[in-house]
Amino acid sequence: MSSATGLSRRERQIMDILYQRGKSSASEVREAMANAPSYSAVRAMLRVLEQKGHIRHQAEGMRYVYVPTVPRDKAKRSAIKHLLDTFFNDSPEQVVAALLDISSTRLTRKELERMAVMIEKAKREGK
Amino acid sequence: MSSATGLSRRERQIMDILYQRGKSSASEVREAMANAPSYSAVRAMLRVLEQKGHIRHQAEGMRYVYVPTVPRDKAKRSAIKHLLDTFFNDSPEQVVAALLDISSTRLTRKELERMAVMIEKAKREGK
DNA sequence: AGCAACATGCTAAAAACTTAGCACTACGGC
DNA sequence: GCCGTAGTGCTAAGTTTTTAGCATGTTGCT
Repeated sequence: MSSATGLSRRERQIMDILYQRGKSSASEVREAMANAPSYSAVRAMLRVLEQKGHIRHQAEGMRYVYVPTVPRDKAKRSAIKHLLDTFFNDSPEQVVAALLDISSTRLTRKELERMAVMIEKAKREGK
Repeated sequence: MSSATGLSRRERQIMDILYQRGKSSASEVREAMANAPSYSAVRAMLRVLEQKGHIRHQAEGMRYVYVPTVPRDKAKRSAIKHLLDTFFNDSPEQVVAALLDISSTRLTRKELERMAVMIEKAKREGK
């Protein structure tokens, strides 16, 4: 069976924010949301997410901060896999192409250099 | 304002399938779905998606085939951007790293070669 | 002590999503 | 011509999501 996140619209929105920021309090989450609903609403959703097992909270000072239960690194992989499957015919190569295309202006020579090095390394190892 | 897909769970599932397959009839969509609901349910969702403007249909023989209104290529970009933002601190470099890591076993020498070439090209052009 | 600011827990209603079912039309084989 | 299969349109109900509101607790000031 696949990942099939099974999250609702808002839930996913919140999960994305948590993954992006690492951890956040309810109000931080709310601030980061586009079209943010009420503070209560956000908290309610955090509660549900926690109950479903997607996040957990820890007390930090007086307030709670929430963090995803499945670690960023693992989620990252799933996300990439899903992207590969949905838009790129499972071709990593095409992803790189899109990546270069999209961010060509922002990429510095150094960054490109580092990518090249990674690929070289993969070549040697995969030999 | 961002992309903010605004789709529900099922709706996104369907959109993903449509992007992956290019175009599909209602029953094809249904077959491709994990935990597929009834055929009626799928059609209803397609109707809603169409009404919201995310897809449109065209008659093909006797039946309808559905296709996303925003072209795969554009959706692709949004998806990558979102991925970059959510999991990779907007660092294309890190995406490449993850990509190599994830699919190292499946990547042939040739594919790696082609990636290297693309990066070389970007270097020359971005000079 | 009393107040303001900010946090949580909970409940209940509104909105949205998801689903099944029925009525109907078109095609193909018997 | 009649029936089974494969489509479509629509509606209504069931479930989940999403939301706001209120009660309550804690910290820090004055």
